[in-house]
Amino acid sequence: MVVEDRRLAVLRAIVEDYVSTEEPVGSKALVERHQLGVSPATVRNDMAVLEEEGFIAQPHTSAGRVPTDKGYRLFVDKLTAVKPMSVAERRAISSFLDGAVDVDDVVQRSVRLLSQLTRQIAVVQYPTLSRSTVRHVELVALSTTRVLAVLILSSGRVEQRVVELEEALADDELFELRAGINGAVTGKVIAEAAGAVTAIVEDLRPGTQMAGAAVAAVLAEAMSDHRSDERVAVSGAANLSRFGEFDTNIRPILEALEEHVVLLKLLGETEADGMVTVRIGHEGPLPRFSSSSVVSAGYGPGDTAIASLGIVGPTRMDYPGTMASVRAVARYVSRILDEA
Amino acid sequence: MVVEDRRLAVLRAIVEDYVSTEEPVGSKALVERHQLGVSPATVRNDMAVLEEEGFIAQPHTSAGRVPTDKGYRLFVDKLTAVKPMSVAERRAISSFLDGAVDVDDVVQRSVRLLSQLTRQIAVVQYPTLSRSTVRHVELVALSTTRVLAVLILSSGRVEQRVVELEEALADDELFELRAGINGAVTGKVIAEAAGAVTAIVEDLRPGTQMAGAAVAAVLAEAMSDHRSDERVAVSGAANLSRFGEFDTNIRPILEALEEHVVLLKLLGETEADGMVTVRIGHEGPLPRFSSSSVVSAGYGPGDTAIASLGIVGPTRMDYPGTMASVRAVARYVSRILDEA
DNA sequence: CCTTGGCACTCGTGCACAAGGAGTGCCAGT
DNA sequence: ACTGGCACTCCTTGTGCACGAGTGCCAAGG
Repeated sequence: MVVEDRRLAVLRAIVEDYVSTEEPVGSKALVERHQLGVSPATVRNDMAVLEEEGFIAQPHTSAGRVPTDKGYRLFVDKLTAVKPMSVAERRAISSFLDGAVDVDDVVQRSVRLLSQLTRQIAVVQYPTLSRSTVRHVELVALSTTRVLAVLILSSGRVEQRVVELEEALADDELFELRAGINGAVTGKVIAEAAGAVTAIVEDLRPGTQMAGAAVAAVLAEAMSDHRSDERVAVSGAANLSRFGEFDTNIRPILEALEEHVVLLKLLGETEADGMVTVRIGHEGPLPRFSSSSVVSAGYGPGDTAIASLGIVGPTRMDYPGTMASVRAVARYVSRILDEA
Repeated sequence: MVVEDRRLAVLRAIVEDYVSTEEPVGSKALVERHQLGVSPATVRNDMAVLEEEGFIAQPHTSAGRVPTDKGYRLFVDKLTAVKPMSVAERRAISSFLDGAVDVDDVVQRSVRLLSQLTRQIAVVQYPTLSRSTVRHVELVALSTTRVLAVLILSSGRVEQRVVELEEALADDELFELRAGINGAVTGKVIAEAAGAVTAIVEDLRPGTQMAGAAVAAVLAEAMSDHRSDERVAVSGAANLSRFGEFDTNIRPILEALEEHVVLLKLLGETEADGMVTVRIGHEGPLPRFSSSSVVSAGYGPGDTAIASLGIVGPTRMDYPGTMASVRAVARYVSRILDEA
């Protein structure tokens, strides 16, 4: 089976060379740059087998070989371990992220950091609303008929809405309403909280009831509003110009980067915390990205992944290095959320 | 002086043709597509004069002419009026923006709308913190030693900070503190408010004083923090691929789009509300954008421009149409901020 | 059975060169 | 002041050809 091993070594060498040179790699160049201990002719035979099995392909007759999606898949699964980060890199990550002042800032710094580390396009999903709990609800009278409702969540996120009332509301009524709502929802997951807040309104004094209903409706809407679930931050679009036009036109990619819903679909569901997911070429959900790969990981306080982050780049990318960066950033962000 | 008039007509025709065809325009094509009433030879003479005066140039001998920055400048200043928007366009704008739920949403919708209308890269600055007044300060006890300070501004913006206290703070003390601070700062411009909040702390009871100082410090920091001044939203990067690579590589442009400070510099100071500013090529502050033009306008509630919005595109752009779109969106956004 | 050197073949790339065409500048005539 | 004509420039496009990288296959050797 030593021949089988060498064949895999050849595949690994092809992937590595192709990633660094961006050019189809031939048998001769291969034996020169790697210590394979065999002649080009032997490598050619191996290549023929690898091509038969679908791991590599040639763009046209008499050109070098290029890894296929299947080839990259094998490479990622079997032929590589996640590279450990250097001390300098670790220090860079922590010093970059430690200065963050709030959750939004953490996300924005992370996405920037990630795009710089990997030199790819970084995507970070904002912490998901639906999996957080309610920490507090604050009601502020803007005028007698307008109330600002502020919803503070365990993730540190703050949502606010202005409520228009049909009748004026006195300060003590507002106070009562605030106390009632907070008693009902504090600590609840927002899905439950939305129901709880409508339920409590019925117990209110008649004078407060109208206002209560209005506030309840707005809060329920804010809670069930999944708009915030769809927020993502993107960075590193400039790296697009590095990949020789990505292989086709960059137009659809640039467009997709502004469609945050699309990006969320790309990131996809994440596995348990600490795992890095790699989707190569056609493995992803979007045909538009069939020549791109996505490397992603979940993050969140504790062991629960409440959101995803990752990068998207050409299938021809440095998988080991990229996976290491994504994992490291996901862990750091998780730790920061733990502390907060 | 009728010859002088025709010469300007020739310049206008050159600009219009070049904008629509993206190719240097020759004398023959010009007389065919516009009713100039003269022969190509005459046009050639006019072109020679225009070139002499620096309004047009030829990429190389025996090629057609292309407007220079100076040519575009003359075109914008003298040869065009802002096109009125069609009814359909007006309706599209209002229906697109009317669904916004808060200030951030208005900004995000505007930037998207603007990039779609103009098919250029749109940039919208978030309403500036420093020119807004304080509407309310809310303090929420997260625990006995942690307080969430929420700062609500006239622009509708909400800033929040978590304050760590050294000593526990009772509810009534918090209440007193909240009342004191609000009394001092409500209605003030944030620059003044920052001073006012530190001043009031000295009048507090000893028990509240420590906590008051901590809260004051954090609020003052939030108020003087100009980070928010630098926030901008960007949209339409995909349009970059329309301009045939922008004339050079798109790399620096893509990079600049993520440097929000750079974009703010690009937008520059805006004139009084309702005016549209056009900076053509080298007129702008950044050499990197010397082959781009910026069309911008101020917006804000009332007549005061508290922020800018605009687009950046190649110098070869449809100025009349773009100026109309920018102006229309700026006005609509201003109106919405008026109502809020 | 695996490996190796040799050899013919394929096919993309780079280059030189010619043909074509768009556009200009200038000049002389009206 | 305008126009037609003409020579000139120079970019663009297409063609042919030599070159070289890389392959596939085969026969010989371990």
